This record gives sequence, C-alpha cells and structure tokens, in this order.
Amino acid sequence: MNTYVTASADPQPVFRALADPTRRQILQHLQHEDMTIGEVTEHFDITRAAIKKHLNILEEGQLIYVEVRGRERINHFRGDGLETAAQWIDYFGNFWDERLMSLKDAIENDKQRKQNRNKRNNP
Amino acid sequence: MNTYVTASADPQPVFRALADPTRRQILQHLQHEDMTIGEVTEHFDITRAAIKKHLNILEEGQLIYVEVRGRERINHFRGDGLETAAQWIDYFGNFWDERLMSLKDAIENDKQRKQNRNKRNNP
DNA sequence: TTGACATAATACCTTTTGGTATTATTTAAT
DNA sequence: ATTAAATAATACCAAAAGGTATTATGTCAA
Repeated sequence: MNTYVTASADPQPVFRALADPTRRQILQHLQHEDMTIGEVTEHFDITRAAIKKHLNILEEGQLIYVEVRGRERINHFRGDGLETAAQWIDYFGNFWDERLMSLKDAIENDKQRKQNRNKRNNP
Repeated sequence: MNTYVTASADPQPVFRALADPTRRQILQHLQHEDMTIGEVTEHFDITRAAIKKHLNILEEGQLIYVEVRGRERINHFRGDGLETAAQWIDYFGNFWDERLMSLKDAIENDKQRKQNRNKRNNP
C-alpha cells in the first residue's frame, strides 16, 4: 500500500476563494439552498456585478457548480471542492507532533528572557 | 451534550495567511525546521523585507510563533493554528450529503439541455 | 414581436497586497 | 567602545482585488 500522500490538485484556487469573507458567506448561503445570482445578491449590500465576480472565483476554486438554466444561472454548493484544502491542511498535522516540543521550549525560553529583562530593569 | 458547533475563532486571519503561495511554502519549510528570517529568506528569491511581511501575516494567522532570541527572531511552525481553518472546513462537510442530490440533478439537467441544443442546431 | 428580466461584459475607480530600497536600531563579539 | 550582523521601520512602486456604473446580450412570456 502506498503510504505517501498523493500529490493533490493545486490548492491555490481554493485558498484564494476562501480568503475573502464575502465569498465564505456566499458559500454558507449556497450550502443551504441553490440560488441564482440575483437571489445571492439579495443577501448582501453590494451590487450584482460584484457578487458575480465572487461567484466566478468560487467557481474557479471548484467550490460551486453553475447550472445554466434558460436565462438563469443557478449556483450549487459543491462540498467536494473543499477536499483539496482539507487535504493540504491534514498534511501538516503529520508533522505537528514532532515540532511541538521545539515550540514549547521556545515559549519557555521567551518567558525566561522576559523575567531576566525585568530583573535587570527593576532590581 | 451540546450538539451545536461551538463558535470558533475568526477564520479570516488564517485563510488570509494561507491564500498566498509563498506563505504556504514558508510554512512547509518551518514545519521541518525552525528558522530565523535570514534563513527563511535563503530559500526564496525575494528580499528579506518581503519575507518579513509574510512572516508577520503568518503570525497574525497564528500559524507561527516568533521566539525573540537576542538579535535573532526564530520562527516556529505552529500546527494548532490550522485548527481554525480545519474546523471551518469540517463544518461544511455536515451539509454536503444533503446537497449532493441537488448537484447531481443539476449536472444531469445541464447535460440534457446541451443535447437538446445540439439536436436543434444539427438535426 | 415586443417588452421585461436575468445575466454578461466592459470600463473605470479605490484599496490592498506583494515587493524593493533605504535608513535606523538592537545586539554579539572583539 | 566599536564594529558588524540581524532585524525593524519607513517610504515608495506596481499589480491585483473588490467594487460601481454602464452598456450589451440572450431568453421568457404575453
């Protein structure tokens, strides 16, 4: 069995899409209900055009699927799009344990130095 | 027992930090070894000042811990910082199943319409 | 066919972001 | 004390991002 982490897709489009709070909110709405651009816009205070740009970026990140239906475009939440980001994050979990001690030492070290500094300045 | 998802920390600083490819690379390096700003810089083709800015953003996202040691600043990878992002993503997993059918229908719908369109145009 | 509606596309503006260059501070070591 | 190393801080630049306004296009419905 292959224990190496399979090289997954480029995480850039997903992380870029998730970086904006408005886009994350849009996702939360679409998660509960499929919506046209107009319907999404109703939940925000910005123009339809701005929403459309966000939807484009969400689509590039494969976080939504856009169903073209007549003159409407129905935006569907796509949960599997988050897989790429989740995998990237999981990957780091593997190394966290081995670095934890180093971090604890570092914090202890900082504390020590701050105490010494105080002794020096307020003897 | 409380089955509601506890409101976790504001995910903005983390997602912002993860949105840049250079910062993700820096994390990968720090994951294996603690480094000063200068050491981190050696792995890239940009200036130390630019790296420092990235490190600031990583620190704001609590993805690194900066140990001030004399005239050096040692940057430590902080795995727990990814928790916030991971939790946010996990939250969506809960709703994925219930939306899956809607997505499948939408895709099927799109296929159908495309076929009809082709029949119409190339009879 | 003719409106009305939902969206697309373009141009434009402002702010943020990634980056450099330069100057100033702090600290270790002689 | 002096010098060199590591970093901080500031100003500055170019490109990208978020947003608006305007105009154009396709589609449903009477």
